[in-house]
Amino acid sequence: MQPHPVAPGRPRAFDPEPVLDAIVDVFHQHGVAGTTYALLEQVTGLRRQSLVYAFGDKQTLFAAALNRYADRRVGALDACLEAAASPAQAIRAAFASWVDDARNAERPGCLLVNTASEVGQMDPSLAAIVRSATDRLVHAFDAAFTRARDAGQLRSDADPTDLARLAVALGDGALLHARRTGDAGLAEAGFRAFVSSVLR
Amino acid sequence: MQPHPVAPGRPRAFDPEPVLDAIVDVFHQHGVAGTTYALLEQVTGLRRQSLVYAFGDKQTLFAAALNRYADRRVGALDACLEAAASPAQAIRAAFASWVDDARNAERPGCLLVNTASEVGQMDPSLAAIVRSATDRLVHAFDAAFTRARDAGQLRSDADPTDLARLAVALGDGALLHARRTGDAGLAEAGFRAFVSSVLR
DNA sequence: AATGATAATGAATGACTATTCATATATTGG
DNA sequence: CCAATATATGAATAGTCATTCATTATCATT
Repeated sequence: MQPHPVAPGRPRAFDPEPVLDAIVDVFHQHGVAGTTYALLEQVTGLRRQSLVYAFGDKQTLFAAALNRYADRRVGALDACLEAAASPAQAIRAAFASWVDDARNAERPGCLLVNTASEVGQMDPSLAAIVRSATDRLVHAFDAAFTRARDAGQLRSDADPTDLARLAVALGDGALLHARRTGDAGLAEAGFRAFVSSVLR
Repeated sequence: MQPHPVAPGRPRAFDPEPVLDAIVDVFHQHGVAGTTYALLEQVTGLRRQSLVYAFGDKQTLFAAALNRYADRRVGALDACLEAAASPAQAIRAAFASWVDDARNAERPGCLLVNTASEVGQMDPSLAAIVRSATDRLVHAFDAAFTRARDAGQLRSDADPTDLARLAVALGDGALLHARRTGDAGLAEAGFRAFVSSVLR
């Protein structure tokens, strides 16, 4: 967008990165429709016009926030799955981290899950972000289940890719339940049954 | 609400039952925030004031619609689980019916799942409806898994109640994915992996 | 110092929304 | 036939929202 690197203009008085992080939290707590510019002003300390200037309109802003959240979430899962003693332990650790998410009272559930169901299949660009993040989550689990199978730690003989899809769908459903009921019990029980049915 | 059965007044020109059914569909397609009185007027053929008069304000109207949907949904699952040759077949049939729901392009997913995540844990009366419906779904699955275990059709030795919670969380997550991506593939794969891991 | 370009902000705008008021209409009991 | 009661509807109200205009402020280059 800068054809000539000659005209600097007035520099931005704030760092967009932490501001976007704060905005992610607002969307996570209040949902898309529940997030108003008045709220964003209050949290960021910026005026609404500055937010529009820096990030574009609300739709664009949310897309940026969702992208950022997706990267963080996928990264967190990858970290869980990679840094473990055994493949089975890695999967257990990933579920344990999701239970922690379910227990987080302030930002319950997963922003991808919550807002995806709020916005529905309406906006194609948002759906693409969600789909991409889901694919990455499935791939991460797929690799973990394949490793577990090769290590003889799999009790089920189901296809590792199907197990990965099962794990992601289960995780999303469990976090959704936690968000709407405020109780992580169903999530815990579901993960427990999954682990004892699939892992050795 | 009628202390004296003496004053009849002008009779209602429409039957509330089918109207409420139509309203359920509108909420299911468009979500709570996306459902406007203009839309309800268009679908029901009634004026907004008549709707308010008959059902109360939007909050009350949605609660009534959600209750009606919950009863239908729980009833459908019960029907699936009861009318089958064996316990294992019953559970397979229930998942198959959910896959059909996931494939429904017009009303994707489950109204309880979709709107519960939209409204979040905000409204206690709505949360109570969702929680009650969830409990009934879990109980129905619990009975089915217990029967399957007693019939020796269970591959997993996990607690039947935990398996029921796993099934419900999985179903909700799978329907959510179907709604947001428009693809029932993840739902199918998840159910397939679950069945082959848990049932004999 | 002057210029050009971008950022910040005060204020207003227009497009929605659910809800309510006031009035007309239809039915039954006395 | 009249009064009482409940439903239907046209019109208006109050509120919230995202968005935009016009102005002022701040920087780098010339």
